[in-house]
Amino acid sequence: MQTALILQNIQKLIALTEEEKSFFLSLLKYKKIKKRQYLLQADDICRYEYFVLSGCLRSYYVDEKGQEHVVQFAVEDWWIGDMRSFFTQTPAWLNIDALEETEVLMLGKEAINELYQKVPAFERYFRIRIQNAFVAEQQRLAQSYSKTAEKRYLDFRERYPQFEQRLPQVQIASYLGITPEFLSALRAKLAGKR
Amino acid sequence: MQTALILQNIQKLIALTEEEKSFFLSLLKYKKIKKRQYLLQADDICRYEYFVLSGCLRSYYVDEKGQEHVVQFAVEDWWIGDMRSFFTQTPAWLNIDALEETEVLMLGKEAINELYQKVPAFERYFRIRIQNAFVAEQQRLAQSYSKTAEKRYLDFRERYPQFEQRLPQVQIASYLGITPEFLSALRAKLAGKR
DNA sequence: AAATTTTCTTAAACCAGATTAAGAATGTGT
DNA sequence: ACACATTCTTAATCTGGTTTAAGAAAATTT
Repeated sequence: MQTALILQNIQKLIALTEEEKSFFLSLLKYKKIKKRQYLLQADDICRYEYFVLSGCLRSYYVDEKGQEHVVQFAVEDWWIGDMRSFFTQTPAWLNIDALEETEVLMLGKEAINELYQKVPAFERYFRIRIQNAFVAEQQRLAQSYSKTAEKRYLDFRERYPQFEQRLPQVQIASYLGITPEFLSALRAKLAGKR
Repeated sequence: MQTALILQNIQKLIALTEEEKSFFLSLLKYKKIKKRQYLLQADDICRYEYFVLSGCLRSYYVDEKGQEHVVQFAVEDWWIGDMRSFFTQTPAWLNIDALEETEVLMLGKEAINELYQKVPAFERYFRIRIQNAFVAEQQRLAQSYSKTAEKRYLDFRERYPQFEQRLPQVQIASYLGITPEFLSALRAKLAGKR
């Protein structure tokens, strides 16, 4: 199990002793899944938060008309999960599946509670992490209200240049809240301009 | 200074001793502002998180075209602020002003750090609070992508029945991401239906 | 390398919601 | 009670993005 990545991620926000590190690592489980396999399906209970070691996951929900909407992508060094389901142990509204073969580390609900108790600094780590996620989400909502799809796509490309190549356009379109047809038309227009 | 409300709010999530309570209260400042006065203006640094004792605040940002977009309303028993600006002490993107005469309790950045140090349970309180805010924001974004304005308005009315009466329609429209004209038309249509 | 599935493109018809503009109703200060 | 600002309504026109449909290109499977 490769642990350097996750420890490094955590130590950007809090300091850990060797003991604390190995205690934390002892709480994690490892899993490898293939493309198109699921880590979570809607209406199940989300039992883990997932940290991606390699590969790429997405979370999405299905609306009343049966349409899929991508909520988040997670590549190496990112966490993903259904936070509400995980913390309240209620049925998930999100699905999480793999867009590539993916390796994850899993942190369960009891594990995280033990962690908070034995190493309170983790309370801080997760607070800061969620704080950042909240701010990002708030700004994404703001952009969806005040910017056109074209501007949002350009912003997306600038912010996540890796994703542009790595992800199918259908997924990007869904994340941006537009149809793949319209994204395709946008790309044609932008390519023509240059 | 009325303190029952905020203590009650906190004690729903964490337990406090009498000592901890009075230490916490000693960190707070009180302020009363009139309708249309500002607690924060964009590009200033957000120095406090605000807890509303009475009245009503809103946070909003101004987009490139000069249009205002309401991000949040805060009535009694709610917190409001510009989280990114507050935690990183960088210029705010939000404005916060009063829609009614409003009383707030203010918690500053140094105060909160002292609090985390002396009463670590507050780390937990704010983690849970932000966690809930994040989940709510995620779902608001999802709704903005998958539901029509009509559905969002109906959901809003159901979720915050108090707000319907209390807030001007322009503000509600802005919060929902639509124009006041369109909201007015929606209301006419819905009233006709019944 | 052929067959099948998945992904991407193009274009026409359509629609939810914006914009513009004008007037009506309500509130507020003097 | 009056004037003035703010809030709300109605209706015509316009637009960013959806829907539908069909085909082309690329990736996977056999």
